[in-house]
Amino acid sequence: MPAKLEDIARESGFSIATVSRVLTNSTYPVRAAVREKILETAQALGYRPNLIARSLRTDQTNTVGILVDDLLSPFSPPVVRGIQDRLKENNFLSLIVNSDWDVDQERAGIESLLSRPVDGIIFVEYSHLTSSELLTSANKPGVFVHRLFGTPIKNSVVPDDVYGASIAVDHLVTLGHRAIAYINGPESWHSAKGRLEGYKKALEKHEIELVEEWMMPGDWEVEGGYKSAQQLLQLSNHPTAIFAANDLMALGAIYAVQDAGLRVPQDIAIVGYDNREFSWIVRPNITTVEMPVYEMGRIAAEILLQQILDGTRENEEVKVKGELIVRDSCGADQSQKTDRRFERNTSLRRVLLNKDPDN
Amino acid sequence: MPAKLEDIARESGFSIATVSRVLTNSTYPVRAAVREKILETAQALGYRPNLIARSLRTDQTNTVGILVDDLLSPFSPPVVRGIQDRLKENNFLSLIVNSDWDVDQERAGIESLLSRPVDGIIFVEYSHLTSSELLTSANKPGVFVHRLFGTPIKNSVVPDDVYGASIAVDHLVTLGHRAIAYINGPESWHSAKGRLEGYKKALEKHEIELVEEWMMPGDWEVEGGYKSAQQLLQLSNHPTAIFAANDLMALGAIYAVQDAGLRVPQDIAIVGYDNREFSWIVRPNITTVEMPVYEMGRIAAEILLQQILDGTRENEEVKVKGELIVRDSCGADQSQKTDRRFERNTSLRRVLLNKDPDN
DNA sequence: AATTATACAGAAAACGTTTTCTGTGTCAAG
DNA sequence: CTTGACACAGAAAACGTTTTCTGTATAATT
Repeated sequence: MPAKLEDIARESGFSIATVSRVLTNSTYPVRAAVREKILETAQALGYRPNLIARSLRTDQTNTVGILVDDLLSPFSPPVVRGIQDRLKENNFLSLIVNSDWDVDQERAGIESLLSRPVDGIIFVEYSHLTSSELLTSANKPGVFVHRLFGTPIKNSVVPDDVYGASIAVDHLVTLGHRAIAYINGPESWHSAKGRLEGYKKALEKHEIELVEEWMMPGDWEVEGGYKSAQQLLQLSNHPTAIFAANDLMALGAIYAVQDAGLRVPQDIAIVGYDNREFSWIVRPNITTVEMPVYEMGRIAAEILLQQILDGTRENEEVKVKGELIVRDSCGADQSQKTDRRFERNTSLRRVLLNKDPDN
Repeated sequence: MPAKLEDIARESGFSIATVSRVLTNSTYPVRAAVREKILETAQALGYRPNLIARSLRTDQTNTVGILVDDLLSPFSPPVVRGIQDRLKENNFLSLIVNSDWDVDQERAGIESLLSRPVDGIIFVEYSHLTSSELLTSANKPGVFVHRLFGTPIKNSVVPDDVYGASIAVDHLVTLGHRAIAYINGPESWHSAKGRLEGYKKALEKHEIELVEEWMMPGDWEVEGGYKSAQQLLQLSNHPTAIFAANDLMALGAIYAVQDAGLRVPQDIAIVGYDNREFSWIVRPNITTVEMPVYEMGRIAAEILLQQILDGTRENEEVKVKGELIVRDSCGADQSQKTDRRFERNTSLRRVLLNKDPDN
């Protein structure tokens, strides 16, 4: 059985209270000699504080809950990793619960987290939230990362889709394109709305007229991108570039162009969105806008921690910008391409950068 | 503040002890009328047990730790999800810690988990383990899932790579191939060793002679697959099929074949391994052997739970088989292809299957 | 020199449970 | 009618901490 305060007290000849004060770095004054002796015997006994007991007393668990629809949905792992890395800096750990898009499981998950209890909850990639009254009744802070649809909510971290879409279009314009089509996502999604808006704003900025038949619907999937691109190519005045609202549809568009006997990027330039893993593997690899998922996770954790520790930072909504990753599908020349070393995965890139800046 | 036992006791007119016995479904006899009354007031007060207090008393936290090199490495999320789903059936939750392949962080992670404390630890996709003495000294059970290299360890769940490789080769033989090349992974990896062995065994079974120059090295990456395939194609007696030890190298091989002006699968058939997400997106999409990652996670959790609850199931090593996913890159005809509905992701498939078998 | 403030140490309460230990009333067996 | 067993209920200890409350010796102030 592990050593406890009592053991150290007995061994060192001081009281439990004093031992506790030394070991928690309390501001309470303890003579240097005593402190040293206690530290020494704690070390010798291999003391490791029992956080369960501490939590019972302090009502702080140094643990936060993460509620996610499904850890396997594509953006969840990097968001979670971002959260975990930020939490680690404050010695917090995270409990992860999946709800599988089910209201009952969501409720059960929150109950389960609250009774642990956790100091707060982060909702990741969360589509709905029907049991918010549970959170408020328990008086625990909550933060939302990348809410997919539904009404906007306070205390959330979301991607700046308007910005991302506009830099994608900017880039195509810089490359000389003025006939730029857009393939959208399902309209109920925030990201689809934002990216459409960014597309329109960028065209306006460059004084390019909006062509109605170049604005196509999509389903976030390869198939939808394929079909919409196919229709675009059949137009007599077909565009010279296509901006798809995600990488899967961009890939579908690439296939459609290729199947029509044309080349990407020589005949049609294509830009995607998300920087999914496959986008740098595929031929041609896809120029895309990264989703700043890792960063969003970090920021969400930051906000939650501040709420837990200081009670500050209530009711913010933070928008996070992603960068353009220039690859082959847009036809930019070699010199403009984003440094390939870190292309694989934005979050991994950040981890590597933190670890060893020279490697 | 949430209701506690004391509140229920006061409200219902019985003692804390009795309330506790009712609420924990203890075998201790309590009169039916009393039980009912207590249950009723507990419901009315919205009682939610404080697991911290319970844990302090029972020395059981209903929480297990998951130590992973990096949650973002490709197989980690589905393994974790498998673990979580199995744990959920026993009302256990999991704390996840990343070590980033660093010995100090590994040690810190284990310490952090043990002081929570957790009831056991699962090591996922773990490359090394230098701090095993910590686990044994704390007398907590541990299970290893998919250890990448190093000496085999007891209490582990690993993929049956020998089997997987052999069914891949079997399939190519069935399609009429007898000139089958192999691109291996780095030799230090268990999976590379196992898949090579499976390749050899399958050839032997079909009485096909092993050709030394058809056994190529690889690096698990697209580039390595590309180079090795390129060399194979330059041979005067080049093979008609290539089995690559993972999907990334299989994709590299596909590119090499295409760049040589040949077609996949008409001229060269290619089979990969892992069933990574991109393998069904890419053109041609890749016939591959699934890594039973989700299942491995479930089994690991099963073993750990049994150790925690009964103390049984010590020192097993479980091997898990994956299935062949037939797609386009091998040249099988349409009827042999694996049902496309669930191709996207094996673990997701399992989740969906559990949720609604008819959908 | 007397008083007051301060630096330090320990005893004990408290956090919310579970469970052992006591205690009482009822019932069955002798 | 007595005795032992048993069904039930409550009091209290225990889990390992943190922190308040007391207490004492020393230093600072008058």
